Amino acid sequence: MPELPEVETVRRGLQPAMEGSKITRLELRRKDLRFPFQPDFAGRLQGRTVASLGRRAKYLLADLDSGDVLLMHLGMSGSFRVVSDAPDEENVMPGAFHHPRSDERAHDHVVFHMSSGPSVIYNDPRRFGFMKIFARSEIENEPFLKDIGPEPLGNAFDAAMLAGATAGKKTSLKAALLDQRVVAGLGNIYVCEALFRSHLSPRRLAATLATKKGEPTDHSKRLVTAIHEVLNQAIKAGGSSLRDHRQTDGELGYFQHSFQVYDREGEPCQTDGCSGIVKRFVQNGRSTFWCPKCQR
DNA sequence: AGTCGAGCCTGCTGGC
DNA sequence: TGCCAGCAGGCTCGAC
Repeated sequence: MPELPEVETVRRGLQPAMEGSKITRLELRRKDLRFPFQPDFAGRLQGRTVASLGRRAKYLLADLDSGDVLLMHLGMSGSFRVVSDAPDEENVMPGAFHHPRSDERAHDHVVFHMSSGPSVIYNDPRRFGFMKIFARSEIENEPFLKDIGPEPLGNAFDAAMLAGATAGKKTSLKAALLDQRVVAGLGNIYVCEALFRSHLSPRRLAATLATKKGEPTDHSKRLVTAIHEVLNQAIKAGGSSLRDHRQTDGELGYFQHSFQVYDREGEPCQTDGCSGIVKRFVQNGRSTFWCPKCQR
Protein backbone atom coordinates (compact mmCIF):
# COMPACT_ATOMS: atom_id res chain seq x y z
CA MET A 1 0.00 0.00 0.00
CA PRO A 2 1.97 2.85 1.21
CA GLU A 3 3.50 5.30 -1.16
CA LEU A 4 3.85 8.98 -0.39
CA PRO A 5 0.12 9.87 -0.44
CA GLU A 6 -0.80 6.99 1.84
CA VAL A 7 2.02 7.74 4.30
CA GLU A 8 1.08 11.42 4.32
CA THR A 9 -2.56 10.46 4.97
CA VAL A 10 -1.46 8.30 7.89
CA ARG A 11 0.74 11.10 9.25
CA ARG A 12 -2.14 13.56 9.24
CA GLY A 13 -4.37 11.00 10.92
CA LEU A 14 -1.87 10.26 13.69
CA GLN A 15 -0.98 13.87 14.39
CA PRO A 16 -3.90 14.69 16.72
CA ALA A 17 -3.28 11.61 18.85
CA MET A 18 0.49 11.82 18.96
CA GLU A 19 1.80 15.36 18.61
CA GLY A 20 2.39 17.00 21.96
CA SER A 21 1.36 13.79 23.67
CA LYS A 22 3.44 11.48 25.84
CA ILE A 23 3.95 7.79 25.14
CA THR A 24 2.91 6.51 28.55
CA ARG A 25 3.45 2.86 27.67
CA LEU A 26 4.64 0.93 24.65
CA GLU A 27 3.48 -2.62 23.98
CA LEU A 28 5.68 -4.74 21.74
CA ARG A 29 3.80 -7.90 20.89
CA ARG A 30 6.70 -9.54 19.07
CA LYS A 31 10.43 -9.12 19.01
CA ASP A 32 10.73 -8.12 15.38
CA LEU A 33 9.01 -6.71 12.34
CA ARG A 34 11.17 -6.80 9.25
CA PHE A 35 14.16 -6.42 11.59
CA PRO A 36 14.49 -7.18 15.31
CA PHE A 37 13.60 -4.22 17.50
CA GLN A 38 16.67 -2.50 18.92
CA PRO A 39 17.67 -3.33 22.50
CA ASP A 40 15.69 -1.12 24.90
CA PHE A 41 13.41 0.01 22.05
CA ALA A 42 10.44 0.37 24.40
CA GLY A 43 12.56 1.99 27.09
CA ARG A 44 13.69 4.75 24.77
CA LEU A 45 10.08 5.60 23.89
CA GLN A 46 8.19 5.25 27.15
CA GLY A 47 7.74 8.50 29.04
CA ARG A 48 8.77 10.53 25.99
CA THR A 49 6.68 13.24 24.40
CA VAL A 50 6.26 13.37 20.64
CA ALA A 51 7.24 16.93 19.77
CA SER A 52 6.23 16.56 16.13
CA LEU A 53 5.30 13.89 13.63
CA GLY A 54 6.88 14.40 10.23
CA ARG A 55 7.38 12.52 7.01
CA ARG A 56 10.35 12.06 4.68
CA ALA A 57 9.69 10.05 1.51
CA LYS A 58 7.70 7.02 2.72
CA TYR A 59 9.05 7.25 6.28
CA LEU A 60 7.23 8.65 9.29
CA LEU A 61 9.50 10.47 11.72
CA ALA A 62 8.41 11.09 15.30
CA ASP A 63 10.59 13.70 16.93
CA LEU A 64 10.90 13.00 20.66
CA ASP A 65 11.71 15.33 23.53
CA SER A 66 14.69 13.08 24.38
CA GLY A 67 16.57 14.05 21.24
CA ASP A 68 15.75 10.72 19.63
CA VAL A 69 13.79 10.25 16.44
CA LEU A 70 11.52 7.26 15.87
CA LEU A 71 11.59 6.26 12.21
CA MET A 72 8.68 4.13 11.00
CA HIS A 73 8.15 2.47 7.65
CA LEU A 74 4.91 0.73 6.69
CA GLY A 75 6.50 -1.71 4.25
CA MET A 76 3.87 -3.19 1.97
CA SER A 77 1.05 -3.94 4.37
CA GLY A 78 1.51 -1.75 7.44
CA SER A 79 -1.25 0.44 8.81
CA PHE A 80 -1.97 2.47 11.92
CA ARG A 81 -5.26 2.96 13.63
CA VAL A 82 -6.20 5.21 16.49
CA VAL A 83 -8.56 3.74 19.08
CA SER A 84 -10.02 5.58 22.03
CA ASP A 85 -8.33 3.31 24.57
CA ALA A 86 -7.75 -0.28 25.67
CA PRO A 87 -6.92 -2.01 22.38
CA ASP A 88 -8.60 -5.20 23.52
CA GLU A 89 -11.97 -3.50 23.40
CA GLU A 90 -14.10 -2.64 20.40
CA ASN A 91 -14.19 1.05 21.21
CA VAL A 92 -12.99 2.64 18.02
CA MET A 93 -12.96 6.44 17.77
CA PRO A 94 -16.31 7.98 16.85
CA GLY A 95 -16.86 8.13 13.13
CA ALA A 96 -14.87 5.03 12.34
CA PHE A 97 -16.61 2.00 10.99
CA HIS A 98 -13.67 -0.33 10.67
CA HIS A 99 -13.67 -2.89 13.42
CA PRO A 100 -10.87 -5.30 12.68
CA ARG A 101 -11.72 -8.97 12.86
CA SER A 102 -9.90 -11.01 15.46
CA ASP A 103 -7.67 -12.64 12.84
CA GLU A 104 -6.64 -9.17 11.68
CA ARG A 105 -5.75 -8.28 15.22
CA ALA A 106 -3.24 -11.10 15.22
CA HIS A 107 -1.11 -8.64 13.27
CA ASP A 108 -1.37 -5.81 15.78
CA HIS A 109 2.33 -5.73 16.61
CA VAL A 110 2.97 -2.44 18.39
CA VAL A 111 0.66 -0.38 20.61
CA PHE A 112 1.48 3.18 21.67
CA HIS A 113 -0.56 4.20 24.71
CA MET A 114 -0.72 7.99 24.57
CA SER A 115 -1.27 10.47 27.40
CA SER A 116 -3.78 12.28 25.19
CA GLY A 117 -6.13 9.31 25.71
CA PRO A 118 -6.16 7.11 22.62
CA SER A 119 -3.91 4.23 21.69
CA VAL A 120 -2.13 4.07 18.37
CA ILE A 121 -1.89 0.54 17.01
CA TYR A 122 0.50 -0.60 14.31
CA ASN A 123 -0.77 -3.57 12.28
CA ASP A 124 1.32 -5.29 9.59
CA PRO A 125 0.42 -8.76 8.24
CA ARG A 126 3.46 -9.14 6.00
CA ARG A 127 5.87 -7.48 8.41
CA PHE A 128 7.86 -5.73 5.70
CA GLY A 129 7.57 -2.60 7.79
CA PHE A 130 10.02 -1.61 10.51
CA MET A 131 10.74 0.87 13.27
CA LYS A 132 14.08 2.25 14.32
CA ILE A 133 15.22 4.84 16.84
CA PHE A 134 18.19 7.06 16.14
CA ALA A 135 19.59 10.27 17.65
CA ARG A 136 18.39 13.42 15.93
CA SER A 137 22.01 14.61 15.76
CA GLU A 138 22.75 11.57 13.58
CA ILE A 139 20.03 12.25 11.03
CA GLU A 140 22.55 13.14 8.33
CA ASN A 141 24.14 9.72 8.74
CA GLU A 142 20.97 7.68 9.05
CA PRO A 143 21.36 5.00 6.34
CA PHE A 144 17.65 4.82 5.54
CA LEU A 145 17.48 8.54 4.84
CA LYS A 146 20.83 9.77 3.65
CA ASP A 147 20.64 8.91 -0.05
CA ILE A 148 17.01 9.85 -0.60
CA GLY A 149 16.26 12.41 -3.30
CA PRO A 150 14.09 15.53 -3.03
CA GLU A 151 10.47 15.54 -1.91
CA PRO A 152 8.37 15.62 -5.09
CA LEU A 153 6.03 18.25 -3.61
CA GLY A 154 8.88 20.40 -2.32
CA ASN A 155 10.56 23.38 -3.99
CA ALA A 156 13.73 21.46 -4.80
CA PHE A 157 11.93 19.17 -7.24
CA ASP A 158 11.52 20.66 -10.70
CA ALA A 159 12.19 19.82 -14.34
CA ALA A 160 15.83 20.91 -14.21
CA MET A 161 16.52 18.89 -11.08
CA LEU A 162 14.84 15.80 -12.54
CA ALA A 163 16.77 16.13 -15.78
CA GLY A 164 20.01 16.43 -13.83
CA ALA A 165 19.25 13.40 -11.66
CA THR A 166 18.49 11.18 -14.65
CA ALA A 167 21.20 12.50 -16.97
CA GLY A 168 23.19 9.69 -18.50
CA LYS A 169 21.07 6.98 -16.91
CA LYS A 170 20.87 3.87 -19.07
CA THR A 171 17.80 2.61 -17.30
CA SER A 172 14.13 3.13 -18.15
CA LEU A 173 12.06 6.07 -17.05
CA LYS A 174 9.94 3.73 -14.93
CA ALA A 175 12.95 2.33 -13.07
CA ALA A 176 14.46 5.79 -12.61
CA LEU A 177 11.30 7.17 -11.01
CA LEU A 178 11.08 4.21 -8.64
CA ASP A 179 14.66 4.92 -7.55
CA GLN A 180 14.29 6.83 -4.27
CA ARG A 181 17.63 8.58 -4.88
CA VAL A 182 16.14 10.35 -7.90
CA VAL A 183 12.92 11.47 -6.26
CA ALA A 184 11.42 10.48 -2.91
CA GLY A 185 8.18 8.70 -2.20
CA LEU A 186 6.98 7.38 -5.54
CA GLY A 187 6.07 3.71 -5.85
CA ASN A 188 4.67 1.50 -8.56
CA ILE A 189 1.16 2.95 -8.64
CA TYR A 190 2.00 6.62 -8.79
CA VAL A 191 4.86 6.12 -11.25
CA CYS A 192 2.49 4.33 -13.63
CA GLU A 193 -0.12 7.06 -13.21
CA ALA A 194 2.34 9.95 -13.60
CA LEU A 195 3.85 8.45 -16.75
CA PHE A 196 0.39 7.98 -18.20
CA ARG A 197 -0.66 11.53 -17.42
CA SER A 198 2.49 12.89 -19.04
CA HIS A 199 2.06 10.61 -22.11
CA LEU A 200 5.56 9.18 -21.64
CA SER A 201 6.42 5.55 -22.19
CA PRO A 202 7.66 3.64 -19.14
CA ARG A 203 10.23 2.08 -21.49
CA ARG A 204 11.65 5.43 -22.56
CA LEU A 205 15.31 5.91 -21.70
CA ALA A 206 15.55 7.99 -18.51
CA ALA A 207 18.35 10.07 -20.00
CA THR A 208 15.94 11.56 -22.55
CA LEU A 209 14.62 13.96 -19.89
CA ALA A 210 17.62 16.17 -20.63
CA THR A 211 19.08 17.61 -23.81
CA LYS A 212 22.73 16.98 -24.67
CA LYS A 213 23.50 20.29 -22.99
CA GLY A 214 21.78 19.09 -19.83
CA GLU A 215 18.73 21.31 -20.22
CA PRO A 216 15.40 19.82 -19.15
CA THR A 217 13.28 18.72 -22.09
CA ASP A 218 9.58 19.31 -22.44
CA HIS A 219 9.20 15.70 -21.31
CA SER A 220 10.77 16.48 -17.97
CA LYS A 221 8.43 19.44 -17.47
CA ARG A 222 5.36 17.37 -18.32
CA LEU A 223 6.46 14.64 -15.96
CA VAL A 224 7.00 17.01 -13.03
CA THR A 225 3.56 18.52 -13.60
CA ALA A 226 1.98 15.06 -13.75
CA ILE A 227 3.74 13.93 -10.56
CA HIS A 228 2.51 17.02 -8.73
CA GLU A 229 -1.04 16.50 -9.94
CA VAL A 230 -1.32 12.83 -9.19
CA LEU A 231 0.21 13.11 -5.70
CA ASN A 232 -1.88 16.12 -4.71
CA GLN A 233 -5.07 14.47 -5.91
CA ALA A 234 -4.21 11.23 -4.13
CA ILE A 235 -3.47 12.98 -0.83
CA LYS A 236 -6.77 14.81 -1.12
CA ALA A 237 -8.51 11.46 -1.59
CA GLY A 238 -6.87 9.93 1.48
CA GLY A 239 -4.58 7.73 -0.60
CA SER A 240 -5.40 4.55 -2.51
CA SER A 241 -6.86 1.48 -0.82
CA LEU A 242 -6.19 -1.71 -2.72
CA ARG A 243 -5.75 -4.41 -0.14
CA ASP A 244 -4.25 -2.98 2.99
CA HIS A 245 -4.32 0.77 3.18
CA ARG A 246 -6.72 2.38 5.58
CA GLN A 247 -6.71 5.81 7.07
CA THR A 248 -6.08 5.91 10.80
CA ASP A 249 -9.80 6.14 11.57
CA GLY A 250 -10.39 2.95 9.60
CA GLU A 251 -11.79 4.73 6.54
CA LEU A 252 -10.63 3.59 3.12
CA GLY A 253 -8.78 5.97 0.82
CA TYR A 254 -10.56 6.41 -2.48
CA PHE A 255 -7.94 7.46 -5.01
CA GLN A 256 -8.02 3.94 -6.51
CA HIS A 257 -11.24 5.03 -8.22
CA SER A 258 -9.19 7.66 -10.05
CA PHE A 259 -6.57 5.29 -11.43
CA GLN A 260 -6.31 5.73 -15.18
CA VAL A 261 -3.95 2.85 -15.95
CA TYR A 262 -2.94 1.06 -12.75
CA ASP A 263 -4.77 -2.29 -12.43
CA ARG A 264 -6.80 -1.51 -15.57
CA GLU A 265 -5.30 -4.01 -18.00
CA GLY A 266 -7.52 -4.52 -21.05
CA GLU A 267 -9.63 -1.43 -20.41
CA PRO A 268 -9.85 1.46 -22.89
CA CYS A 269 -7.39 4.32 -22.58
CA GLN A 270 -8.97 7.39 -20.98
CA THR A 271 -7.00 9.94 -22.98
CA ASP A 272 -9.31 12.08 -25.13
CA GLY A 273 -9.31 10.81 -28.68
CA CYS A 274 -7.09 7.79 -27.96
CA SER A 275 -8.43 4.40 -28.99
CA GLY A 276 -5.69 2.48 -27.19
CA ILE A 277 -6.08 -0.34 -24.67
CA VAL A 278 -4.26 -0.40 -21.33
CA LYS A 279 -1.54 -3.06 -21.33
CA ARG A 280 0.43 -4.69 -18.54
CA PHE A 281 3.97 -6.01 -18.67
CA VAL A 282 6.64 -6.83 -16.12
CA GLN A 283 9.47 -4.34 -15.87
CA ASN A 284 12.24 -4.79 -13.29
CA GLY A 285 10.08 -7.45 -11.68
CA ARG A 286 7.11 -5.12 -11.20
CA SER A 287 3.87 -4.76 -13.11
CA THR A 288 3.79 -1.76 -15.41
CA PHE A 289 0.43 -0.53 -16.73
CA TRP A 290 0.38 1.81 -19.70
CA CYS A 291 -1.23 2.79 -22.99
CA PRO A 292 1.19 1.93 -25.81
CA LYS A 293 -0.74 4.18 -28.16
CA CYS A 294 -0.50 7.54 -26.41
CA GLN A 295 2.53 7.06 -24.17
CA ARG A 296 5.70 7.64 -26.17
C1' DA B 1 29.58 2.20 -10.90
C1' DG B 2 25.24 1.23 -12.47
C1' DT B 3 21.73 -2.00 -13.08
C1' DC B 4 18.95 -6.09 -12.19
C1' DG B 5 17.00 -10.09 -9.84
C1' DA B 6 16.20 -12.51 -5.41
C1' DG B 7 14.37 -12.55 -1.06
C1' DC B 8 12.06 -10.99 3.11
C1' DC B 9 6.46 -12.78 4.90
C1' DT B 10 1.56 -13.33 4.72
C1' DG B 11 -2.85 -13.17 2.49
C1' DC B 12 -5.82 -12.96 -1.43
C1' DT B 13 -7.38 -14.35 -6.06
C1' DG B 14 -8.07 -17.16 -9.99
C1' DG B 15 -7.69 -21.50 -12.30
C1' DC B 16 -8.15 -26.26 -12.09
C1' DT C 1 -15.40 -26.87 -2.11
C1' DG C 2 -10.33 -27.23 -1.86
C1' DC C 3 -5.74 -26.76 -3.30
C1' DC C 4 -1.96 -24.37 -5.23
C1' DA C 5 0.49 -21.18 -8.06
C1' DG C 6 0.98 -16.55 -8.81
C1' DC C 7 0.80 -12.08 -7.36
C1' DA C 8 0.88 -7.79 -4.24
C1' DG C 9 1.81 -0.95 -3.15
C1' DG C 10 9.00 -1.50 -0.63
C1' DC C 11 13.57 -2.00 0.31
C1' DT C 12 18.35 -3.96 0.64
C1' DC C 13 21.69 -6.92 -0.81
C1' DG C 14 24.62 -9.51 -3.86
C1' DA C 15 25.92 -10.72 -8.56
C1' DC C 16 27.06 -9.24 -12.93
